[in-house]
Amino acid sequence: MGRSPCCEKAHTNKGAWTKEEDQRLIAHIKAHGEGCWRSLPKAAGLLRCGKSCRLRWINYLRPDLKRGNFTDEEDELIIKLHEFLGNKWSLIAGRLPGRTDNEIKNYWNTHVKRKLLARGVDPQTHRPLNAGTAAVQGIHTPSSPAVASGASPHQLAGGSSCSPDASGHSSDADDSVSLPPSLAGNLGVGMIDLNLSISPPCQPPLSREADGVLRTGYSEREKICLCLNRLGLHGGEGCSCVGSSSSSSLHPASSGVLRFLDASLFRDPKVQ
DNA sequence: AATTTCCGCAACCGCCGCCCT
DNA sequence: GAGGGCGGCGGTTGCGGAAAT
Repeated sequence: MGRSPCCEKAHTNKGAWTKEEDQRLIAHIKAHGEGCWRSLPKAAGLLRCGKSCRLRWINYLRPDLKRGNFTDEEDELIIKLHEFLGNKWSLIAGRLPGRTDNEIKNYWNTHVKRKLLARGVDPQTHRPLNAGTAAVQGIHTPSSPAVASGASPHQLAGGSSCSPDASGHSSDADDSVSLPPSLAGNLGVGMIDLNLSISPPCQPPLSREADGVLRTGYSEREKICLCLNRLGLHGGEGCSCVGSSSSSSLHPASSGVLRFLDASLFRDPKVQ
């Protein structure tokens, strides 16, 4: 019954890797490249499961890995990406060069979760923990931009001044996009109205600055630029805010950010 | 100084989806 | 179209070191 094990467990080592095993694995991959993980252990003279070799290489031995602490920038990027992608660690890792899914997953569970809880934000839903108040009102202050404060995409869309009507629904059907069910499920919402167009179809908010003067427009941190650069993607495509917009590969039914989210965020980043 | 508890990280496990036959 | 093989992913576990008692 069931699937046969990926390798003969009786004859494989488990647990921490030794230096010698690492060297063998590195030498083999340098000579033959990645791939064929199932046959690699035998070819490399390792008493390890192929999966174990793959994991060791990807998470620890790869030469392009970035070691050391996560920067604040990476922190925020992870939070934003998690807000939209949920626990899709591999997708998130694809946007953070030199970081692995395992590393990000661990970092999330040990640091970011705590950080968000300290901010009063539910790390799973990205909604304020006392969701009955701030979430409904829609947090929108220069010192705590909606995304950073943990507002969900739903709040971003419906709670902002961008909503053309009181219900928060856009009258333009093209701007309303359903997330894939799995993603929507992760975010704890159903239909999400992500009216996050970059070219603003709406008035920027009126806000009082620290000096007490009322100004219109978005502060630097409030610009919810989900373009490639902010999300750690490469190529600069599909973002009007950088002047170059090549959206040929993007979903025709969506616009602005949503085009980008649809076409790029849910595409395997490793496939360029 | 010894012991216990906590924390972070590497590694494992099982499931899923893609691809090939 | 069905079934099997394989790679990849996400959740979980367990070990080792740090901090607390």
